[in-house]
Amino acid sequence: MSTSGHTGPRARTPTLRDVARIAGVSVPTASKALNGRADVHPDTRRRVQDAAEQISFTPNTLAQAILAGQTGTVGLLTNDLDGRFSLPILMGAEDAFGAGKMSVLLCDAREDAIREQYHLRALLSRRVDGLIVVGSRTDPRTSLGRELPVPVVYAYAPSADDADCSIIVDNVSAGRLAVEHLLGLGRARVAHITGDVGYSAARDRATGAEAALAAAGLELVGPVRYGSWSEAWGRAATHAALDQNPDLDALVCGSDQIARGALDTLRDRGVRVPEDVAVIGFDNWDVLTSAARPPLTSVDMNFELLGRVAAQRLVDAIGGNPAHGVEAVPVRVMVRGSTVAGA
Amino acid sequence: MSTSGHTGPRARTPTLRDVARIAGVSVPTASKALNGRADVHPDTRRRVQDAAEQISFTPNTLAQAILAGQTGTVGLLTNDLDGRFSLPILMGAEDAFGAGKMSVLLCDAREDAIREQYHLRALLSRRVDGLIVVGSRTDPRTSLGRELPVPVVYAYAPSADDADCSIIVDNVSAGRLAVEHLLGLGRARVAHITGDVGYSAARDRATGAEAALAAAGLELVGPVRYGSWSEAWGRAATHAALDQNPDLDALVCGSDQIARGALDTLRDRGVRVPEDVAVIGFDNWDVLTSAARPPLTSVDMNFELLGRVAAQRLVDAIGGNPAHGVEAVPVRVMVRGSTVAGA
DNA sequence: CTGAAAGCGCTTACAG
DNA sequence: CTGAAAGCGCTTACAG
Repeated sequence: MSTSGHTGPRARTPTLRDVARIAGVSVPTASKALNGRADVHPDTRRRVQDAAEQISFTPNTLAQAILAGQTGTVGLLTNDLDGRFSLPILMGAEDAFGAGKMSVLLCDAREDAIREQYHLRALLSRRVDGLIVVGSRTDPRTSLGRELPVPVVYAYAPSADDADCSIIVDNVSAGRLAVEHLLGLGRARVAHITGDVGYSAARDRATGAEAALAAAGLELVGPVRYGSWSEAWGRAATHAALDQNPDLDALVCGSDQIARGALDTLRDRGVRVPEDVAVIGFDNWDVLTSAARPPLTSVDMNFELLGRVAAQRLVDAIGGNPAHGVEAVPVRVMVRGSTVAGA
Repeated sequence: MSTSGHTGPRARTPTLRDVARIAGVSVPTASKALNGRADVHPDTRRRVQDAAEQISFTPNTLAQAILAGQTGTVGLLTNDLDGRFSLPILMGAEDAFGAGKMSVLLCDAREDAIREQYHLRALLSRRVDGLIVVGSRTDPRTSLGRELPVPVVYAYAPSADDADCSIIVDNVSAGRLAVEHLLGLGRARVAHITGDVGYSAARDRATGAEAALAAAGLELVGPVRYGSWSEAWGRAATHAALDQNPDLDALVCGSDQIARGALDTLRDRGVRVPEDVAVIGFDNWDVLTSAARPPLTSVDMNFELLGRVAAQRLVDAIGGNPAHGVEAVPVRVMVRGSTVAGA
């Protein structure tokens, strides 16, 4: 299937020396002319620029980087590229870096510590100016260590070492905001079904929800129903919650998937949403929220902002102003028809 | 919030000269020792290795790259990072490259030609050895041109220039396989509802479906119902299809989202799946297929394989064996309960 | 087996 | 204003 190239052997990439030769100047002069240094005669500069243009000269960033001691490259070490969380964080970071002319080297370690070390070495030997490490869970992860030659920012999964800089989503406050939204709508009999109790995201959201209720002198209706992050669990748990507490008027679901399952069960049982029961999810995952019947109110965890903040903190650290400790990014409730009719 | 670093000013990254000094040899000898060249005394090699270990020396890939004329870096230029398709392609490519010690520079152009040119220049000045361009639609896109200094492989969206190398999914054959699966189950009255007619993916799948029916002496029941790639359209179009052809026994849905909508409408109308009507989708998007009631049979477009193949073709091209023209990656039907009871 | 010399592509003082 | 000299970190012939 492969044939020989249609343009023959690839031409050598033009170098600054080529530009200088064509313009009839020395290499240093060509360098200064192209880099906008002051001490160059306007005519000379023009000639050099023309020559560069003519042969499509692109400066070799690697050579520049060796001299500058900075590569303008950062490493993005993710552990769950496939998952729901890494991607928007990565987009936010790519966006923030791109604007600042930083390039992003992407590696996916897939939750494998060996692979992570391998990628870490590859990134360091490529002399990245810094590193963002994206975890797939909100539970703390082991630090990459304090001896790294470049600054590191941990995103989503915080580092277990407080001396490191970590940017996380605030799940406690997410749980609180969800309940406050419901209370503001006059709901008072709130049940909570959520995912795997092994995830701090599940426990933290429950903590926030209970705190908001307590502040209003209320309690959850029924126990926190931990299970799995799936629609199937959302359906099953909703049946159980309704059987035990037929008078509940609001359901806080630990994820949009669980909420989709809840909506289906409510529909199957003829319970009106939001008139009889209001439903709210977490993550604001578009493909799930907008297609739901009715469209699903959800707490947006602001992953893209998280990515942008992480990128900004890394740029600050590279610039000599490192931050330490954990910083939480704010979340917000996206109101739709599952809590407010017609919204 | 930022405080001064806890380890003081960052130490200079150790260089080969440091290793040589500690080992008491010249820089060239240190280089040969570390690179496994033959003409080095075993004792010398050991001393150099120990020295390198001692100061955690990591060779500067940039300097090596300048000499080698190869950076071991490839650019991945995507246009729809957020979307359904780019990510698995990117994962497949990252996987294939990672194994071959290639690093991946990621850029997201977001369907903006200006931004694409900007990123292209940045990648070229970083001297990537090659480029994969990932589109967000299966429709052909304009070529980046034949004059690029490095090989390019187009993934998902093929280049409009046949001299370029493009790797695509085979939508016609996907449509055919979907219908053949249904015919094999004894269905004969197949309707088709799908997404935006402006997408070649929608038209190609319809073409394949009709071809498979024609080969069996059959025709689609009702017109191809083009609309949008959403659950809402899936619900609406299914109502329309059932109203017009109450005797249909199978529904080919242009995407998993459309299929989810179809399943909901069938359920609402009391039509049994798969007993009365079998339903099949496209994309095999896990979050949608496994949670469906019943779980959704879907054509897997093999995006990860597509990414791996694209990476392989790029490596071949970098190695001097470029391929030209369009190569399609095979697809496969993932059978679940929506076509085969209990599957 | 070892190291002085030359060089990759570039930039930064420093003479003229 | 311009260019010869020195150098970044590394490697590859080439003498010894």
